[in-house]
Amino acid sequence: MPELPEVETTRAGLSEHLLGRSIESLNIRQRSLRWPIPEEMPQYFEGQVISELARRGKYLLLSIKQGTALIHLGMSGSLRICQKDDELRKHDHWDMLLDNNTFLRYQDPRRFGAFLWAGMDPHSHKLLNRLGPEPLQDEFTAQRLYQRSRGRTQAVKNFLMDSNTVVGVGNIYASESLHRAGIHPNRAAGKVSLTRYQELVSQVKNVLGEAIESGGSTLRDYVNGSGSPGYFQQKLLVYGRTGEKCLACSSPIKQIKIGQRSSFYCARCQR
DNA sequence: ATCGCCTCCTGCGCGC
DNA sequence: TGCGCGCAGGAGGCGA
Repeated sequence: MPELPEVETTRAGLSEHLLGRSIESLNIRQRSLRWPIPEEMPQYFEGQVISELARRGKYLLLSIKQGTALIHLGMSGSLRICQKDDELRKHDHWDMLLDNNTFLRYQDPRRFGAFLWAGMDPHSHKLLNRLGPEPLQDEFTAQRLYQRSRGRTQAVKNFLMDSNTVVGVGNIYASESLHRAGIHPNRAAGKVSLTRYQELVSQVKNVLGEAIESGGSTLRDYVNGSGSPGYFQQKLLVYGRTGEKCLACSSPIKQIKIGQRSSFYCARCQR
């Protein structure tokens, strides 16, 4: 599934195709995503002009004058620009027909994604109003992690993946940034020092920044807005490398479950 | 408040 | 080939 770099790559790639375009129709074939797509969605959008495509965490915010829709790609979702003669694929759940004869097309095999109306003040929507800072902005600090984690017994990996702590750090980049910072993913969040949180914050920013620059990690379902794969996967140091040698110290990469999710780390480099 | 677990769903790779 | 199983990028919601 898309993590933040994939969502940001999608946003950036689609933006130029969408801004200023008028929406001729919205065709919904399957409304049962994580939550039902509201019945009124076509009437909100038809005839309106797209004014912005923004991002908050892994949510895309598609705006028209009258309000904003939230789009989430879940584990397997993707958005792309299609031409009129492009064949419909399995799991293409909705299309927006634009005024230049192209479509914005949403595909999501697992249907964990979302397409919801959030009105004129989307940031006060229930799904957005408690989110932590954006990882690439200055509000994401070691001080914040340190303060919020005191007394907490939760594994630092889960703490880092909690969207109230910081948005956009998913399962791949949590393992990658903890590896780079030399922190064991199972260490209690409350027992990580300020100094080590400083290193973690730097590495989260580095790994997400680098991934966005190279167009995200392509695993199975992800394609960016123009339909081409990302290249960050080749740069992953621990994720999916169980049993292979740590690139820093040559000891074998370990895989454990933390909170039902696979977690990858080097037992020698990470403490 | 905090934490861990469950859930939604399809597709794929593996072992037999 | 076919079948059953486990696993997959998220994250809200719930019960303890």
